[in-house]
Amino acid sequence: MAKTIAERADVVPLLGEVFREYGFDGASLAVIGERTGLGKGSLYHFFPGGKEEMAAAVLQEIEAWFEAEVYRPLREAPDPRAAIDGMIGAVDDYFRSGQRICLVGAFALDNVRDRFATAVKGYFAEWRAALASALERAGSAPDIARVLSEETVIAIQGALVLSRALDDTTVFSRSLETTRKRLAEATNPAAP
Amino acid sequence: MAKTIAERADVVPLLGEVFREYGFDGASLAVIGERTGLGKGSLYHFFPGGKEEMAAAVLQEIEAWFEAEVYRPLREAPDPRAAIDGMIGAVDDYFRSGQRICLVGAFALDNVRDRFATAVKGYFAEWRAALASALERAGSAPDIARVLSEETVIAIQGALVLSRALDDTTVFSRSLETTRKRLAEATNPAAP
DNA sequence: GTCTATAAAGCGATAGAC
DNA sequence: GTCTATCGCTTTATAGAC
Repeated sequence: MAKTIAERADVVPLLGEVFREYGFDGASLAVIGERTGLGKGSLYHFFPGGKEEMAAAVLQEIEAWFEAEVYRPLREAPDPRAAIDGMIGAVDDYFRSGQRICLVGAFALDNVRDRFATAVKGYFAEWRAALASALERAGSAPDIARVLSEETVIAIQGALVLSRALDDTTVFSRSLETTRKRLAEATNPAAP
Repeated sequence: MAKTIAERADVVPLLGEVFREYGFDGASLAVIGERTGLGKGSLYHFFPGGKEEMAAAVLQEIEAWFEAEVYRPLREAPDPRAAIDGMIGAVDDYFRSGQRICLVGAFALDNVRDRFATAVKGYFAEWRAALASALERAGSAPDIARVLSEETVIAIQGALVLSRALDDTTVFSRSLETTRKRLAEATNPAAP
């Protein structure tokens, strides 16, 4: 529990949780300082650009995580069907079965969207493209793969919204399971 | 263009658009005053509870609109299939083919969710229940109706998120059309 | 009912000691 | 690298004139 000399990389995940919980505007430097255990001096030492740079760092970390754990396997793993199944598992873990919101999706609906438009757009565009790639490699026709990948991303984001709105994580679990089956059927030569 | 003596009812829709555009935290009284053309004195005259009361009024108006235009027809219209088709049209109009976000969904992901939890929950719960009712009346089995209504609300919310994130309204249109077909198939005795 | 003036608090950001 | 003190600005909300 060495309190001394924090590293920027250690702070970013904490920032992510604060932004998730309070939103960008709601995450005041007071709250951020409380949750990270750092004073304003330290925070501005790591992030000279202030809150905007903090949020950008969080988005970059999220992007990197999804690239390594989701997008790349979807694009490159030898078994695309296993990669798709892995994606479902990763999503379920990452969003804690619906208890954790998608910060990128929340930003998309927020007034800060324009400020982080590139990162937000990239996150979803890459996700959709990587999943479409996996579906094609698993045997789906290109147009089917395109539609199905888009519907999958939509279903995940919508399930996070509804799950949180109704305060019911079973909504997310149910939706994700339906999505999993739909993807499995589309990549399985055997009919339902 | 009578500028004098505004009515509370005239102000609420304007407030809705401001909250959509700026979010709850981002909608400062300065911006609200600008967009409504009212000074702080007038705003606090209509809404003694300040921003919180303004947002509550907006949510109530949204709820009333959906109750009259969507939920009640789904529950009570003589032809449930026509009501479901009407819902799709109403949703497409209301969200301007994806250009307009769902304020209730945005609140669900925001830090203000807890403050408006009852309204947010009610909005989605009623939507899901009303659609399930229409599906049942149109011949769907109860469990199918329950699942399909939930998936429909999820798809609409997810499509709004993705459409806005990618800045591409065709995402919303495409998703809504797919949803329409899925609902039609589920209520049509003839196979696809 | 509408306005301006003002209060009181909180905000992001900076400066400088250590 | 971390802290505290402080600046300047914006915020919500109120008071009181008209």
